[in-house]
Amino acid sequence: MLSLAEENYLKAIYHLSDDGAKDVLTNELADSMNTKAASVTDMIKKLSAKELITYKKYYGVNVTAKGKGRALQVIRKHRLWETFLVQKLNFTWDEVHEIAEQLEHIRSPRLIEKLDEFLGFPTVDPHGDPIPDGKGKIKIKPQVPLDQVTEGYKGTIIAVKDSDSNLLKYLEKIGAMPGRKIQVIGKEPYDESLEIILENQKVFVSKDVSKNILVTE
Amino acid sequence: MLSLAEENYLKAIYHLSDDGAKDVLTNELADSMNTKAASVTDMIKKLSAKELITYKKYYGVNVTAKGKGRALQVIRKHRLWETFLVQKLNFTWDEVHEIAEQLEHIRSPRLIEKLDEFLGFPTVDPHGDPIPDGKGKIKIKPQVPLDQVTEGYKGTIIAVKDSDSNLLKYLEKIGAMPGRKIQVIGKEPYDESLEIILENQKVFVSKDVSKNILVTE
DNA sequence: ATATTTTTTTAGACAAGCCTAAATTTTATA
DNA sequence: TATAAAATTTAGGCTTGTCTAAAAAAATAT
Repeated sequence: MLSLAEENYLKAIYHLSDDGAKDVLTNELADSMNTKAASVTDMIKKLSAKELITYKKYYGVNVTAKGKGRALQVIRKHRLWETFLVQKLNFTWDEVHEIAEQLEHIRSPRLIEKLDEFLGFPTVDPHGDPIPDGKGKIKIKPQVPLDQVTEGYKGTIIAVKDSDSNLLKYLEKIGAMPGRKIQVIGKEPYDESLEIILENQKVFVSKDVSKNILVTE
Repeated sequence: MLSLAEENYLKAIYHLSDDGAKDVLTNELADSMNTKAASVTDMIKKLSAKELITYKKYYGVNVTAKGKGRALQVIRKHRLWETFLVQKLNFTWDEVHEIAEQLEHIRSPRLIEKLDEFLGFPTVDPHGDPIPDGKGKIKIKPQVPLDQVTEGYKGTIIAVKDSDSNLLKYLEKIGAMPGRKIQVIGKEPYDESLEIILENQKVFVSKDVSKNILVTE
């Protein structure tokens, strides 16, 4: 059984590694966990001893198959709770992340099964992120960050990367939510800001924003 | 802000003291927390320093007004979550206690307000226990344990004291749930077992059971 | 009233998870 | 390639919450 801290580290490693695609450095992890590098090294050793991550001194860590499975279970719980908070308790999508960070650690397989059923087996959370199934399987749609598309692009918003409350409030204001149609009219070479159409309205968004919007390919 | 352990101790002290009516001894608390007396003494000192409990060495502890308020907030959360689990997720009343023990520590005042609203502002939980309001106020109905009533008693079940899963399953089987009408036909002098009528059915219950059933006066 | 038993407290230790400061290894630069 | 800078690890320490063993206080029995 994993402690709360262990679950949080594992989840962070999973996310930072892009589903295991690249190794995660100690300082990266320290930043993302709001802790110090020395503390990270301590925890890394514990997770490594439990064979949840691979660890090569000075060269970073990554999740093992076992570790990835555990991380996905936590992510599943997080996303189901976020869905519950928005769909059933009428929270807005910018309010739910912090609460779900707590709820994701509740231990009860039956609870998650029942919650999943209560919500009608949702496949994505309020931010458009896919919800892993009970076995940790995720269905990922082909997607690309909005800052990578070319002028003239037409597609649909799939998800939003960052869960920062201010970003989400802003995106809601301009209508940039998962499921919405989106077009790119122009791209400013100087700062890579985009002129886009959302809900028949022209809007300008900076690169800082556009890189957090994931759209269909 | 209180730690998880502190909240649990405070809640235990509140319950064992009967809402502050009597002092709680170190060993009592150790038993109820499944821990050792020495550990209890340590924690008692911390809670006492925070003025959440009064502590007289060797003579036990009790909640202060501040401590009682905190305990009631935790109890409010516990009972709201139990209600959610039974009413919305279709858990049976014998399954919810353990899960609510975890959920009661989630920190988010907004979450509890919204949950309360979602549930339609319930006043009692699935075991018949009253749910404190946002300010910690409880409405307690006059009640008495079933083992204290005399032959011929007629009334209604208000609540069940123990949350032991086996007891609850048994009570459900014989129809002894909050809200049900109940009559006492006879009391056996030797072991104080009772012959009762529930749902037009005669049943015998031992004193161990009857003392856990709270009925109208 | 004194001795024995029970209860409670104190003393000292340990694991988890964090920290700072120092040492080490890797990377970047001259 | 030698050296400086940056990243990482190690060493040692702190807090929380737990434990065991010993000491002290209270309750009980003789």
